[in-house]
Amino acid sequence: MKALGELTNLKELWFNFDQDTVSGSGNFDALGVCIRKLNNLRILDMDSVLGSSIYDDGNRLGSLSDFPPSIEILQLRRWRFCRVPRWMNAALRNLRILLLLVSEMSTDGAGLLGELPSLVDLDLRVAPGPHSSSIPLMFANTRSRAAAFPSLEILRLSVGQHAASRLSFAEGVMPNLSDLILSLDTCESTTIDGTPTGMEHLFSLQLIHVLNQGGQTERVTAVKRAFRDIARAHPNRPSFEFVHRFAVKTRSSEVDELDDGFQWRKYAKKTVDNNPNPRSYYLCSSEGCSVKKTVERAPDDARFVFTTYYGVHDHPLPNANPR
DNA sequence: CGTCTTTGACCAGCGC
DNA sequence: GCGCTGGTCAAAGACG
Ligand SMILES: [Zn+2]
Repeated sequence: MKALGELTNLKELWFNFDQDTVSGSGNFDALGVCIRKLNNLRILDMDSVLGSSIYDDGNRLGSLSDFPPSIEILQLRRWRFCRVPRWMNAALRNLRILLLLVSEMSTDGAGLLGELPSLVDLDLRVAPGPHSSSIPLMFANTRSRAAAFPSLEILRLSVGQHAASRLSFAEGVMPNLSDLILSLDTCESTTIDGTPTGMEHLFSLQLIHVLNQGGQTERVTAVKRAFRDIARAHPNRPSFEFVHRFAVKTRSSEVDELDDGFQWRKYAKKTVDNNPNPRSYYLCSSEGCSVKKTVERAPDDARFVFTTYYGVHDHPLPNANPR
């Protein structure tokens, strides 16, 4: 780890950490110090085989005073900051692509990211935690005359469902944004309560894509309509895509398909990457209904079954099996 | 036979 | 533009 800091000519670093890296004392503390010395670093891609993310409470990478300004692509997967680190600011004038996980996202954090002059593609994932619910997240220009996110073309924003209505875009922000890809994630006890505001200020917008995950199915059509109305009201008439998805994990020893009360027609079966077990594809048997589901056993523990539903039924639940 | 599953072909999207 | 991947189609197979 220490030697890493001496590779000052290093341009690209793919860092894949595992359980040993995590438990090795001081590894991550040293990491930040080393990375700071890599003055020619253009790409840093951190990933992990671990299921959950590392939490950076601000004392690891979060505590750096600065970062190599040569960086162009920074993708910190499975690394969750408590908030946007201070060093992610205008000094990173070459940064084009950024993937960032934070626990809390405030208007201040958005202000920092907005200063990045060359940022084209931002993938920002905010943990759907309860504390983030009350915090408004506004993308706005700071006191300076320059537009925030001047180069941004693609924004992939993942927030808890309850945060959707607290999102806003101020006038003049993201003047080049063409694709807005929103992921609204399931969060405990709350469901989606509205749509973001100010999207009409994004005057380069060409695409609005919404992925609604979980939540109350009764609300889904209303939510979809609300977003669609925003798209229609927008002067650009951006194209609009809406996907509702709902995933469940069950434990079942025998049959894969769980009895959810609906009737399904199996139409395909495939092996997919990272899972020795096949995935089965089903379509709702009700005439005209286009709800689909996929079913597969967990890659690591075949006792568990993942079922993922896509869409909302256009008909009531058929009568349950009499027994 | 009728019905449901399996399976390779096909296709579209995306990253290199 | 090419190759890989995941999703879908539809012909063929299994089962009663
Ligand atoms: Zn249905």
